[in-house]
Formats: sequence, C-alpha cells, structure tokens
Amino acid sequence: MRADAQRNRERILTCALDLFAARGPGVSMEDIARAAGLGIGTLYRHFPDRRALVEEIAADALRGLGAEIRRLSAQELPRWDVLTQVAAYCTGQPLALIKSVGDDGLAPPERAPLQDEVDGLLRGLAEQAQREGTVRRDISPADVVEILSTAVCRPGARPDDPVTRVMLDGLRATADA
Amino acid sequence: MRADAQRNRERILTCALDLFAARGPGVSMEDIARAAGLGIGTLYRHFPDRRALVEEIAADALRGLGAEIRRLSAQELPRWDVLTQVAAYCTGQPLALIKSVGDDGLAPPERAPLQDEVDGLLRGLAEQAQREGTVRRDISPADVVEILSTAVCRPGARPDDPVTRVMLDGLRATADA
DNA sequence: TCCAACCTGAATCGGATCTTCCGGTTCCGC
DNA sequence: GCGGAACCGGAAGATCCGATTCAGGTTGGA
Repeated sequence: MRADAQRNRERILTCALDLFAARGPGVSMEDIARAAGLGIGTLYRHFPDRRALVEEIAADALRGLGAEIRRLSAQELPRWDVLTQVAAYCTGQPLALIKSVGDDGLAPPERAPLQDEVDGLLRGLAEQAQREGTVRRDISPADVVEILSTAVCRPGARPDDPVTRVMLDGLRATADA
Repeated sequence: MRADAQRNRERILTCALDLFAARGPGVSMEDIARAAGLGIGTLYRHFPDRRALVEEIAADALRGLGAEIRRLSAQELPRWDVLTQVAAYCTGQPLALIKSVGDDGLAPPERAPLQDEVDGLLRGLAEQAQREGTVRRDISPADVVEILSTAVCRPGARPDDPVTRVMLDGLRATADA
C-alpha cells in the first residue's frame, strides 16, 4: 500500500471517530469523507461500506483496550488499582460510542471474539480483586464488569467525576459484606 | 372524538411503547401501525408525524413519574426509602427508552417543562436525603439524581438486581464521609 | 337512514447509502 | 527526473427504506 493511501486510511478512521463522538452514530458517509478532506469515492475505496468502517473503528478500540488491560495487569499493583486504572483509561476512549453504534442493528460478527476476549480479561481481574478482598463478594465478576462498564460508558464520563466515584465506591468491599 | 378513534389512539400508544421497548428507537411507523392492527394512515391521523408520537409517549411517562414521586414523597418515610421506591418504580418504566429516543436528534421542545419539573422533584428529594444523613454529602443533589437515573435507565434494570444494588450502595452515607 | 368522522394502503416523497467511472494527481522504483 | 501503477475526486445514478399523503371505502351513532 502506498504511503499516501495508508495516511488517508488512518485519517478516515480518526475523523470518523471524532464525528461519531461529536454527533452520534447517524453521521453520513459523505460528512466523514469531507471531514477527512477526501472524496466519497476514496472513502469507499478503503471501506466497502459503512459497516466495514464502523467495525474497523470498533476493533481498533477493543484491541487498544485489550492491550491496556494486559499492560496494567502485568504491574505489581493491587487488582483494585488495576481496575480503577482500566476504568480511567476507558473514560478517555470511545467505548460508549461503540456500544451505541452496535445497537444500531449492526450485528457484531467479527467483533464478537475481540469483545469476548476483553470481557474475559475484565472478569478475571474482577475475580482476583474479589479474592484480594477489595471488591465486594456478594456479586458476580460479570456484575462487577457491567457496573464498571456502566460507569465508564456514560456520555461525558471522566475518571474522577462524582458519578464515576460513587459507582466505584459501591463496588468496594465493606466490613459487613 | 368517536369511541373507536379514542380506542385506536390508545392502542397505538400502547403498541408503540411495547415495540420501542422491545426493539429500540428505530422501529418504523409501519411496524407500529401493524402491531396496533391499524393502517398506516390511521396512525398518521392521530399523530401528525413520528415526533408527535414519541413526544406523547414521553409526556405520558413523565407525567406518571411525576405523580408517583409526589405520591411517595407525601408518605411518612425516610427520604432514602422514598428514593429507592422511586428508583424501583422507574425500573418498571420506559424512561430509558425516552432518554435514548430523545438522543435521536429529536429536541425536546414541549417535553422540557415536564422534564425540568421531574428533575426538580428528584433533586429536592436527594437534598433532603442528604440532610437526613442517609445519602453521602460529598456530591451534589444533581449528581445523586444522575446516578439514580443511570442505575435505573439501563436496559434490563430491575429494582433488586446486583447492579442497581451496588449503585445505590455507593450513594449511602458512610462513617468517613 | 345518513353522513361526518374514520380507516385503509398503494403511491409518492425524501434522503441516505452504495456503485460506477474516468480524467487528473501523486508516489516511488529505476 | 521519468514513467506508469496506484490513488484520488466527485458527479451521476441505482437502490433502498421509512415517512407522509390522499382518494376512496367503511362505520359509529344521532
């Protein structure tokens, strides 16, 4: 692939992500092409249809998240800290976006394995945190993951905003549980 | 209004709500008409366009919620219990739906007053609960409302599921806060 | 009985996605 | 530098799908 084509492809992914984040999943292909400073034909050369574009963005984000989870997990930290750092990473990511775009009716065919992998990593972390005693044990690891995901996939979520804080506090183990 | 017209109007509202709940905000007008056992033309006689239909459903739901909040508030209960009962009521309601439908790009012109009123009631409750000492004081009443709303507007939220429980626990006042 | 109010659903409108295509432009090996 | 393969631009048109309209049949109820 020629260098300029490579550049353009990345430009498209970046701009599409920005537009989705700014204006929701309904952005038209033409707007995406315009934002990237390219013709509509070029957009379709790189991605045969809208679905392919969305899937690529989603896959990139999931791969990034997976890598980050592995990186943080490898550190010598309490699992609780790892979980909160993963959460912090997520608030800066367009994961909420991916969730909502996926709801559009676009089934996740090739995304599923990635999604499952990330879910597995997160559940593993959650379970370790429960064993370590920092996360309450009266809920399942899957529940922990869902709560984290809910906290982090809100529009405008930030790592240290009150809402995120409260949800994380709810997860902590308490004396009586 | 003729009796059959009245009946049909209500049928439409009911079926539309069910469909939105089951299949998301993207349901077509035609499907709604079919579900109600009516022609598409009839649907448009009662609601000039999709927006009008959605607004009517939303207004109904908000009016119902407002009434319920007032009813529960009038009881001689700790405000915390009132809050949790309001939350429980919401999990049985299509409020999540309304939120997501509203995001579609349909601005809320006549819905705003209703929404503001409900928000005001909820914030008032939250503040009283904070004064009463059952809700933590290190966040604003608006944050409390947002957390409640997040907890309750999840797809599949139930009053007693683990996720709802954890989020409510996060709101409780603790010895150290 | 009668008719205004109702209902129906095929046809129309509108807007977005997707496809095509060819002249012009740009990279990159030589 | 040169040449050509790989790219790009963007107008034009096919297609799809949901929203909306309307001419004509149906029905509640006085």
